[in-house]
Amino acid sequence: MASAEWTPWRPLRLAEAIPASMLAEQLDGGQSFRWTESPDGSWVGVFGRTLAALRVSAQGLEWRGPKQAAHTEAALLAYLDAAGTQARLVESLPWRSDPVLRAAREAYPGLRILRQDPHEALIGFLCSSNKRILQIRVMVAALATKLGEPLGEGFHALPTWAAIASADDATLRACSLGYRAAYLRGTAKLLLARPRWAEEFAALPTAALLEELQTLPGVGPKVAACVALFGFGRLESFPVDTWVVQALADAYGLHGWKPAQLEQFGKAHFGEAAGLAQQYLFSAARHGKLVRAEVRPPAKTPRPRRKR
DNA sequence: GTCCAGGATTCAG
DNA sequence: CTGAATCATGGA
Repeated sequence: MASAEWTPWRPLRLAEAIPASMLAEQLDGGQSFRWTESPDGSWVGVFGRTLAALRVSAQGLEWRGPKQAAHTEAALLAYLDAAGTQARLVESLPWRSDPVLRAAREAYPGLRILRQDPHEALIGFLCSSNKRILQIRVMVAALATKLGEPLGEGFHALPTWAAIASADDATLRACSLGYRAAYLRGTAKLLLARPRWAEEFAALPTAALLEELQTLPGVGPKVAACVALFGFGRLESFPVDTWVVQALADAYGLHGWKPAQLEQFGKAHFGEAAGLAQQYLFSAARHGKLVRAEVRPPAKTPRPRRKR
């Protein structure tokens, strides 16, 4: 298809700057699976129905998008937390007294939680179980290409639940989903009957939201925590994956703790922005930049939360 | 070939 | 209730 015209690069004003070295971790660090780096170092991606490109030049963060799309800048500002809400929340984290967190934060300054929509977060993390980030990106891209609405220039929105529910087996199999195809199908069929599910879920307090999410096929404790954090903006949510297990064992001495116990530790130790702390630890652990703590592990074992 | 991946589900005890 | 087996798939 003929390439549509794009706007020129324009500055994107955030309350705090994104360092050039941080753009990759921000867009491709395991939160969203929808951004691709171009040869020139800029990033192109889709979130919601918005197609956009981002880069960091000498002038700072810049964006561009299809000329006919009028809402792109506003959508980017919301997506990247331009208001700086998280910059203030960082101050509630115990980085002053916690050398592990402090080192992880200094390794990834300005790392923030992307404000994705619930639909994108749920689809992405339904595909995430037992898969590497690169492979998740391939699966999600295949879903969009084969079943999503075209947005021009070869880009596609993520498929609706209706499109997933009615997709034939061969199409889903061609997305390399493996056993996750049944997760997507089952969740699609349930949510197809609840067109306002996102609004209904968003009205719940976090504990109830996590329980409700776990009634969906393919959504267990970890995926629910990710969807709550990345899709519903619940910054106190603390997903525990294999990297976080490793990080908390190595750096905090929490060897042999089970995921549910580690989740309780994370929420208690990091507080209202635990999910943001988790993202620092996740990035640091994944890139081998984790610092070992002299922090004494807590004596008392937190009781895991009751399961429904 | 073996092991692992931003795990969830099912089953045995 | 807890712990192990199983689930597809691809890369290291």
